[in-house]
This record gives sequence, C-alpha cells and structure tokens, in this order.
Amino acid sequence: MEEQKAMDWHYTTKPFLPHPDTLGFFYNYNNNNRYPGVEMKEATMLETGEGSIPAMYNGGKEKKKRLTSNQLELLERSFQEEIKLDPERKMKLSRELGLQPRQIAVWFQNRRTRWKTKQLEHLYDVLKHQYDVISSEKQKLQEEVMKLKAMLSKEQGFGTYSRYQEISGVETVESTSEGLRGSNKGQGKSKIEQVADEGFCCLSVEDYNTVSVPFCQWPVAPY
DNA sequence: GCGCTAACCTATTCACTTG
DNA sequence: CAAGTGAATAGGTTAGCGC
Repeated sequence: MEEQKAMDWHYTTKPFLPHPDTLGFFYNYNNNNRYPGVEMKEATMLETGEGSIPAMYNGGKEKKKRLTSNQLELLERSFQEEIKLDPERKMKLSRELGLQPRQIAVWFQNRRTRWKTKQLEHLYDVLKHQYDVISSEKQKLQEEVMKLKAMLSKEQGFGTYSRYQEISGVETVESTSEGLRGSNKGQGKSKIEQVADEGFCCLSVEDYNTVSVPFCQWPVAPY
C-alpha cells in the first residue's frame, strides 16, 4: 500500500495539542508539556527478529502478528505510566521491543480506545446507580404522598377541612413535587424536582466535563 | 488567511484466537 | 466455523508553523 497521509511515524517535533472538542473529559489524561522539542530519528528495527512486520512494510507478504506477551507487558506498563505517547518514549519502546514506531503508536491508540470504552461503561454504571437511587426515593415519596392524601380525606370527613386547607395551600396535593413543597421538604426544591427540571435523561456527552460523580473513583488506566 | 504537517480521533477492515 | 479480539488502515479533525 502506498504511503498514507502524514501521521505520527514521521517522527517530528510537533507538540501534541489537547483535544478541544467533545468528550473533553476523556482527553484530560495528562496533557501538559507534550513533546518538548524532542529530536527524533528512525529506529533501527527488527534487530532481534522478534518484531512483526506489517504487510504495509513488507510488500504485503507478511500477515498480521499478535504482539508477544513480553511486548504487551512492557507496552501496558508504559501505558499505565502515561496514557499518551511522546516521540522519545515511542522510539525507546520501539528499540526495546523490536517493533516499528508506527506499531507502538497504533498500539497506544487502540489501547486508549479500549480504555475510553471502559471508562464509558463505568460511567454508565455510575449513572444507572444514581438513577436507581433517585427512582427509589421518588417511589417512597409518592407512597408517602398517597398516605397523606388518604389521611387528609379522612380528616376532612371529620369536619376539619379548613384547618388542613390552611396548612397545605388552596388545594390538596396534586403531584409528587407539589406534595414535597407542602410537606416536610420545605427548603427549596427536592432532588426529584431538580432532576425533573434538568431533564434527567438528557445528559449529553459534553456534560461529562461538568457532571460530578461523587462516588465515582476512576482507575488510572483500567482494563 | 491559507497550505502544510503531524498529532489526535473514530470507524472499519482483516487476521488471528477461542469456544 | 462463527464470534470475539486486537493490529492495522482509512479518513476526518485540530492546531502549530511558515509564508
């Protein structure tokens, strides 16, 4: 295959720039001080005979090969140290592992993709848990409202209507949220109301930058 | 401002592995 | 052998740099 568009196997000194657009949350890996003027040279490859040669480097004859466990181990360790790859480290890994720098870059890219997928799965679990908690709370409150309504009706039957009208406002409880305001949740809006106001199910990916997840403990580099 | 370059990304392909 | 996994490719976006 012919040379692709310019990519990172050209080993330049260009600084990496933080990704500015959506999913910014996931781009906050460790973005300071990228590639500070590192002078790169092509590595001498395949000295050990261990490294695989992708088809594109070998006239299309060589098939894809899996990386060895040793190679994966070192790559993984390196990834745990730093999720992104600077040219210097790429060349170092390339020499140490007997792989093309391009292969190192591809492995890191794919690894970041897997990492991000795991992060999203984790975030899903966290949000689902929050949803379940709030749903449960809502259910309880609705039941409480029903009980109070029943009590109110009963009391009204005994001729104390005016007293309860004064307490609960002009009407009886009409909805869960109204009931909360009129009952023991006098201080501002309840959690449920806030959720409703915010359109609970409308969180976008961009929101990941701002949504705080209190009990969410992100592993450095899961998977 | 525009083109070039080199990072990054997502989506996809393709080959290997596994049940 | 189909499904899953991972290495590699294709094509797009972004941002720095020089003109």
